[in-house]
Amino acid sequence: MPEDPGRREAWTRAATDYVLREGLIGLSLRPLAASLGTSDRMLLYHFGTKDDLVAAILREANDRSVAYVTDLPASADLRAAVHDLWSAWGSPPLEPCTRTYIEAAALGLLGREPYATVVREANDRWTACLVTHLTRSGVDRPLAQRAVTIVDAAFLGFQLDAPLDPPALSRQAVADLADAVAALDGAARARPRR
Amino acid sequence: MPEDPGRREAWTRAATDYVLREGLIGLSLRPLAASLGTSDRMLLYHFGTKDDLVAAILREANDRSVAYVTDLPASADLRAAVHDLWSAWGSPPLEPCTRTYIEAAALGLLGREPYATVVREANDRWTACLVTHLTRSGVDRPLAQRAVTIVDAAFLGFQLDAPLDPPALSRQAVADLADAVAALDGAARARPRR
DNA sequence: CACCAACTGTAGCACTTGCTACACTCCCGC
DNA sequence: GCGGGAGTGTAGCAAGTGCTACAGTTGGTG
Repeated sequence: MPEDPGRREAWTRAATDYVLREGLIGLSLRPLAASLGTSDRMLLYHFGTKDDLVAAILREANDRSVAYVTDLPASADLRAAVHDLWSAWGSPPLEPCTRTYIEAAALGLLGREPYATVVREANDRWTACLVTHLTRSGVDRPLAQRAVTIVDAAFLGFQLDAPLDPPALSRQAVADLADAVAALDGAARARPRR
Repeated sequence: MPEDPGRREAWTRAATDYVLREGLIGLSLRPLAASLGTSDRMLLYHFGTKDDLVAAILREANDRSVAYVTDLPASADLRAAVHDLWSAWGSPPLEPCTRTYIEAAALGLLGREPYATVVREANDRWTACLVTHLTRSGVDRPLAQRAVTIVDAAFLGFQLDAPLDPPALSRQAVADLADAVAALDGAARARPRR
């Protein structure tokens, strides 16, 4: 077992880049190792197992997503936040991360490990950070939580079908989603206990 | 090449059952063939290629989903339709189909064939059939199309995170989604050209 | 009967997978 | 110098992948 974690961390970052580029689902050790300038033998020596490597990669991708959204400037209000979050979602630093999250979640759909566990952790941190963005944008916390549940799900669905659709369609869809979620605010005020 | 399409169709149905049960992502010919009482040799003889088999399976799953929703009784209104569609979505006949759709879409995210193409076709038929359900429920067509874009995406997202969350959370989320989408109606009336 | 095409079982190919046994080099403490 | 553990290259294993070559075995047609 290795002593120095430096190499391991550097490889984790590089391996994450590779997965964000090439996809998670067909991932295999030898091509990944080649792109890092090493051998599968080395990866297994330093990470122990392919599953451990994958878990590290997914955590790294999750870290990057969370860091990116955390550094986002606050939006004007809930409606604007939906638009801002969507344009962040499709931006080059974030899009591969969410795509990889989808791949991991799909792999974990039937309970396969390590995907199911890591995806659960990632999702918790991710939604918490989206909620924080909404509260920073002036949305009060209970509404923010409910809005994030819907917006996050809808964005994942948009992305799943995004390769299929013209961008105009998703632009309209995001506008509708922003309107719809903003309406939750009024509804909450009108009948606070539902 | 085969002559009698009967065996092929029967195998397509049985193979679809297998994939709905075992998942699409790790699918391999030998275990599938064994569960059908044949050999990989036979599957390849009758389907030509694994990709062709997969395409047939995905079309069959899509057919089943569409048939199920088509046979659904009309809902009272848009809000009720969201609830009805969600309980259909989670029902035993439909849930494995949508799960498999997610797996196929994840596999197609990077443009891999045959997934990307088949998923596109499936998605077109699927959304069309959801729109039809909404119009049968008294929603006028333009609104129905926009609502389906959001509801379908959100449901996919809910399902991706469903293994992680307590059911109470998604129940609240679906109620919110129904409210939010129903609000689109009022917004559309208030300012018809957006 | 012979013939031909559809069909199927056996065996195997070439390749990839995660992982490991073994030998070797290095560097640090004695 | 020397022992020992961390680290690394080479080679390989057992299993599994999609797919195929080959040798049949049917069943219907001339």
